[in-house]
Amino acid sequence: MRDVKKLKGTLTIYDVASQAGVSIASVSRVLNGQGSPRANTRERVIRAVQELGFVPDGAARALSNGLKEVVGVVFRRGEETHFEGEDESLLFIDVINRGIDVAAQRRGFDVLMSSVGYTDEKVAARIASIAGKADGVILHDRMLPSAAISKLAETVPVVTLAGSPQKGAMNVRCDNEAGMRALVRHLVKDHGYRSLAYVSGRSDSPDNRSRQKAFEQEAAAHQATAHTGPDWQGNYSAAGGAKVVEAILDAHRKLPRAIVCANDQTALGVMHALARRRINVPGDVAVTGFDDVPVARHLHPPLTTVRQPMQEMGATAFDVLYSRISTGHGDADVVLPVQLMVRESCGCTASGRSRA
Amino acid sequence: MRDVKKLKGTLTIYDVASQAGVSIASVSRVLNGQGSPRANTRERVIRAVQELGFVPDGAARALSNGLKEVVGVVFRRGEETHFEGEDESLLFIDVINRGIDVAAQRRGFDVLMSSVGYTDEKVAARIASIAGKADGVILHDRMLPSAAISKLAETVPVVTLAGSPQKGAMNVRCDNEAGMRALVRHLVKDHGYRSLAYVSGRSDSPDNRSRQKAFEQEAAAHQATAHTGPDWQGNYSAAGGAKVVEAILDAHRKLPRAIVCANDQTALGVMHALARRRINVPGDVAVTGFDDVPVARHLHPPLTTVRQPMQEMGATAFDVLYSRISTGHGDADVVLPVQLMVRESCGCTASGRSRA
DNA sequence: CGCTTACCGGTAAGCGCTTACCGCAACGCC
DNA sequence: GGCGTTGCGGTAAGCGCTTACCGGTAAGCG
Repeated sequence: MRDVKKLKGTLTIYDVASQAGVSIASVSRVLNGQGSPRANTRERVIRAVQELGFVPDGAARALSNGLKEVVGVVFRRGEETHFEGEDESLLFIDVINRGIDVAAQRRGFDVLMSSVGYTDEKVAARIASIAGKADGVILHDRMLPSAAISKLAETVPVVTLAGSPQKGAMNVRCDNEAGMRALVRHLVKDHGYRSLAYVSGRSDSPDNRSRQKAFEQEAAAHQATAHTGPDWQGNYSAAGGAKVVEAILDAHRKLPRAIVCANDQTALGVMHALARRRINVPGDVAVTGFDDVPVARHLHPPLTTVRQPMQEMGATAFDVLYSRISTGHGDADVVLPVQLMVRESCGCTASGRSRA
Repeated sequence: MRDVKKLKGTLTIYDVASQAGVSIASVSRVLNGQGSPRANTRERVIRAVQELGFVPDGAARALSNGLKEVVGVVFRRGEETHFEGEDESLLFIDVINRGIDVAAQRRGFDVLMSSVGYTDEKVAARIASIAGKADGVILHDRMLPSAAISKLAETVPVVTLAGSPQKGAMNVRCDNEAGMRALVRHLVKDHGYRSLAYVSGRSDSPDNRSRQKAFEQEAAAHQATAHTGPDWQGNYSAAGGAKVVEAILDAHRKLPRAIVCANDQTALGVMHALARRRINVPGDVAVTGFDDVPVARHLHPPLTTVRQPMQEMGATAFDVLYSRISTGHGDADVVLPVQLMVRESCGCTASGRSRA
């Protein structure tokens, strides 16, 4: 009821205490629901808080009880060549981040988001900065070399997404092998395609490596020809996918019957390049993706792909991190199931499957 | 060189100091580039930091020097009925947030993102939580009643986006009036449409109100019929836009020659509803949006709309907040210019404008 | 060669909060 | 009515860091 603010000075728990005529301990207890304050005390505190508009300082709380209730999320935001539709949609990372956000809110945590550019070489510094401000960190694919991840994990809980587990860090990924095998099997056995190519993602990505390996093994298991290698090197972007196709076409080389892409964005680029050359999908060449980003089903033709449970991956990443933060340990490696989404770009028709 | 970690205890500046054989003050000075430490001292500190993998605690720093280097961003994430294309694209808010992120990184700040659901009534609590963990807060449109904003602004620097300035808070918005006027003028004078409707956004949105007002005034100024009111009440979502059109059609009422929507998402829904009823856009009815979200130019026909400099709005919001945080004051109300984007949904053709 | 000046680096206080610990009041029992 | 018990509420320590302040050493100068 006195002066409602010691003009300009930060409002602290002491101000609330004197306004309410109680001690700071009581204020803290009321605010945190600890102990059993007398009704009278509680009311006076609550009233004082409201009158003053007091908001407790998160930094002081964090310092005092060793919990910031913040998780850091670091990811790469492409500033590569723009490509129609690519930079305009919620992609893989966005959906995962939303999953993290939702799971974090359930626990009263907030999310410190930080994107770094592909060209940014101060990544380690950024991550360290985030780590200092959070109780744990979630790193998307290919943020740091594995040695650096292990090192970081000694200092702060770390969950990597779509990587392979590193010493000390936890990891959440999906079952790339099973998904790719199912996809290739569908292409070879259901459609009878004998020659397939794999347009890869970034070569330093664990996801890409396991997809490629599964692709090769499954193709071999069914005696189908598998094209891979430098000519089919993409980079997870639509532009990368388009470039691969154009290079093949420019060299007047023959396309395989089906092009399996490392992810949906690559498939998007491949389909664009094909359309520009008037090559029919799936009539002439079948195309498939991986991820099942939201736009995949709205492409023409709708993209056959492997669905990763993206939002669930984000939520799981948070949950694993949270249990590590609160209990001291969590699963080291979580693998989530994937699901083959058969649509039309593989040669199936809208109404039921069929051969091309 | 001794034990690289006092197993499980948090690594502190004291550990680094003893490892380097200097005092904690020296460690701090080296880490922050203060003072002029002897080269020898500096090296030893740096080495110790690297060996230990030390990351200073952000909470302690923040508490000590009164700066968290974090800004909070709070926005609503729709969990309304899904609508094709709506929940899959980077919309207004996403683009603004990206602008905030970019601007924040320039200053070494990180962004604490928090989305709340439309149905969530604990908004004030969430915002308070965020406010406690940040040096300032950016609130998207319609997050809090204006009294609450003013109250909050007494405690922590606040920037509202797309609102109208509140006592104590700062605000960044775009020139809704000019944009809407230019749009209506184009529709009436260039195309000669005599009857227009305005499908509104949420009625509690300041942006919506000023757009509607400008719409009515400009229509009146040109003696065009302006339809507004309950029948034309939308809610900024595609589903809302579609519902309005369907209700009109179901009642067998006549549509105006042009439908001006409160935002692009609404226009998206309107165009979908029209397409479903086989009504030609822009032949039978012209449709326009507001915002120029990335997908707008890829609709069929491409959407004529008013571009808000979304990324710049985000960056400006941060900059205003930052100068307030660091210097103690900032602009109270920033208005950014908009630009009329004439595409085809108004009746213009791809090559040059023309009357419908 | 001794004293002043300069500068590096250490000690300690304090940022706002939580909480262990303790004092004290009120109540109940014998 | 005296003493034990219960439990609310206050005092103070401490979380990890920055920095004011000061002491000590080395360099500069007379």
